[in-house]
Amino acid sequence: MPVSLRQSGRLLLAWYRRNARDLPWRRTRDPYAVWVSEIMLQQTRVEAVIPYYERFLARFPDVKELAKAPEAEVLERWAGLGYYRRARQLQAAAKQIVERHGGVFPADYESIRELPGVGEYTAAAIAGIAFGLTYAALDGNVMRVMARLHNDGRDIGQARTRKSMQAEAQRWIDAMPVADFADFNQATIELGATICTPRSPRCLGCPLSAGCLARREGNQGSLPYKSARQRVEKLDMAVAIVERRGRLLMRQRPDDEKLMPGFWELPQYASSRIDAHAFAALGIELGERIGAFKHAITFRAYSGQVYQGTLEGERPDEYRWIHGSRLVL
DNA sequence: CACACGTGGCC
DNA sequence: TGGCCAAGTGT
Repeated sequence: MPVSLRQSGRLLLAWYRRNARDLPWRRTRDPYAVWVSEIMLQQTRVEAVIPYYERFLARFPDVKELAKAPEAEVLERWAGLGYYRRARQLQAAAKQIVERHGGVFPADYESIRELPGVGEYTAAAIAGIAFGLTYAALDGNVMRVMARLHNDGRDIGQARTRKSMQAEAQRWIDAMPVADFADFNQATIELGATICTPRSPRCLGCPLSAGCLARREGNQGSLPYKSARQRVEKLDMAVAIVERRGRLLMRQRPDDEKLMPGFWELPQYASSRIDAHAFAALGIELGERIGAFKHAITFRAYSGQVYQGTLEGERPDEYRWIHGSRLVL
């Protein structure tokens, strides 16, 4: 027998109230703090976020402090978390809140959604947690829970699947009593994060297992379906450390570069083999190999070698000497 | 729509 | 150990 939306929602909420992890951002409904946590949690694990969240809130306790801080300091507190555009957009949004809303965090979905870095998911999450508004927050966890609950084999990479699941999630939250709105999104997410996990779901501890169609069919391990990702392309590259009086030879990538526009980089060359000629063209002679690194992004995996380099003659036009103290590692 | 964007954990 | 993934957004 299928379980009603309201009934499964009740079971889920009761489970959540007994089993929710005690996370720092759950101790507040301050929209600023909720917002910072949601941005940090995008594509990032809870355990990784916690120390960053604590340090960030200690240094920037409210919208105004964040808005007026030097960008370098914001990035410094973010260093190591990844997706650095999030940090820049967070501050841009703080400035937007100061300018358009007098420094008071906006309390309506549309204004929240207009903040840079805040998409559909994040706007719904903030609106629900901080303001008790009924917007279904659809993230990877919720899609997994729903796909399994309905034994839904559609590709969750497809926009139309997400749109349909968004509507289902909305019907679910709309079926709940007003008092439960603030917790409901989080309850589904928490279930996905701790019970209805991507691998080896713990169905025995799941409050929804009785009504879960995937479990009935034995499909819980193979849902949700995601179409195959593009094959990873492996690339070799080499970079040269060219040092002169404590400064490094670097160039800033043009703003119209497709990959990493505006980023500073060391003299480098990417190919299927190390090509000393590419460095020679810059007047750089390669010396001893002093290190190696790996870096993967989307479907490219770089394997890099680091060489000591010497510049013969003048620096190439595009390059500048950058003092080591200006590098944030 | 496909792709860029980081990092660490897991098997 | 390398491939895959994890609380998305912007272009």
